[in-house]
Amino acid sequence: MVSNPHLTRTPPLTPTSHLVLGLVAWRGPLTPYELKGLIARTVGHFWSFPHTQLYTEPVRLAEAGLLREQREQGGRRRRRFSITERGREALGEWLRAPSTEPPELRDLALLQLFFAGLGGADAASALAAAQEQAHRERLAVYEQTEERVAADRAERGEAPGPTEGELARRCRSATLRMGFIYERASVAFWAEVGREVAELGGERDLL
Amino acid sequence: MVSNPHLTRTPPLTPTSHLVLGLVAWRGPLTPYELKGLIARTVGHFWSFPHTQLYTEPVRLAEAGLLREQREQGGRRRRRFSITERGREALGEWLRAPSTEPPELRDLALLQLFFAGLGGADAASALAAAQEQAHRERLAVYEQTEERVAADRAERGEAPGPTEGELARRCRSATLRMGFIYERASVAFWAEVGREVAELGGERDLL
DNA sequence: GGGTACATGTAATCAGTTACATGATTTA
DNA sequence: TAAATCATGTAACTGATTACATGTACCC
Repeated sequence: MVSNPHLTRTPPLTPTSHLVLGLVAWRGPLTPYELKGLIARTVGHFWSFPHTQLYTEPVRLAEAGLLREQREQGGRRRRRFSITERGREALGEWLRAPSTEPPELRDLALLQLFFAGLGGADAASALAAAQEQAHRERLAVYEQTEERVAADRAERGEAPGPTEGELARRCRSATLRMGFIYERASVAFWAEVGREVAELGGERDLL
Repeated sequence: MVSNPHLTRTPPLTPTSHLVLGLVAWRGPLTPYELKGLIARTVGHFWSFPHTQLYTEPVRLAEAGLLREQREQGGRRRRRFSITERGREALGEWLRAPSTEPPELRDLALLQLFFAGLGGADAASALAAAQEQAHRERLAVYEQTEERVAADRAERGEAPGPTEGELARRCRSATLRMGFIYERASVAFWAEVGREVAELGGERDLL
């Protein structure tokens, strides 16, 4: 594969790009389908998207010279992508430039809550109940995830693996911890909202 | 304004649509610029977007018959949008169908943290420090917002206003409360991550 | 009277989503 | 062997973003 002058400049990379790049750097060569599964088991709960992007994004990255595509011969002729030196560099640069993006709490339910007064007490109350329930469920999912991670680790005999340090494991598990914190806080928050609304009795809607 | 058969079916509405619809329903006729300011002072901190959408989205909604456009005569010829009966209905429907969308914590910094192990301890440490600081700052902003809201209310003599009940005010202030909860939790989280990383000493990067 | 901050838009682009479609494996 | 389910994609569409551009009012 000769270096192509058109590809020497890295095009603007999106969060999705970095996510894919990071996963391939971490786990080695992956097919789109493997990426899909990996995401579902790891970052999927705080950063997910349709699987189709996992077919298009690696291709884009390969065109930019950050991934390399190896097509399987025979069988399903899967496309398997591995990271290139330039890909590693790009990932390193991204990691060395901490995001300054304001981390918005883009939660549709919160938006509905903001306007819930216009819809009457019943709607507000239903919203709070549904959200409390939903957050409880996600909390349960996180608990399962935690157990699975622990089990996986025990199974592999606690061996850290040569290419990976304690730091990496801690960082990944921290993201899961944040999930717990957020879900617990949300359960408490929506429960409180529910109580507050109930207290006010059945105010009519204004629409 | 005759009813146009092409407009009788409501097209799929996005979160942005509902946001605009809700603001107009709440505050009465608004220009795009007023919308911009209003958003900055209210939902902007958990749901923001470029101002250009506040020029295009109301037009879309007007085409769908959910808003009505009144063009100022003379001067700046501003477009001022008010809600129609159908708009109210659409908003009501939305409020009566609590969102089931999984509220993802789409935070770029969290994504960086997930991969931070690949970038070495220094990068991870810088990330944690930057995030802790950023969240502290947002906490301060929320405190100001709270003060301003309280001041506004005191100024208007505590009068609830005829068109609005206690419920609506509580719902809006609850969204701000969630902001507080989230920011406080984030400050604690990133501080903890910082400590953890420091503890591990300077692990080298793997890229 | 010229600078600068506020105000108001248009146009092009594209990442991300939705819809569709089909091949390969497993299972009943 | 029929029917699920898993796996793998393509193509079209469009909401959201980026880049650009101009007008208005105030202030030094």
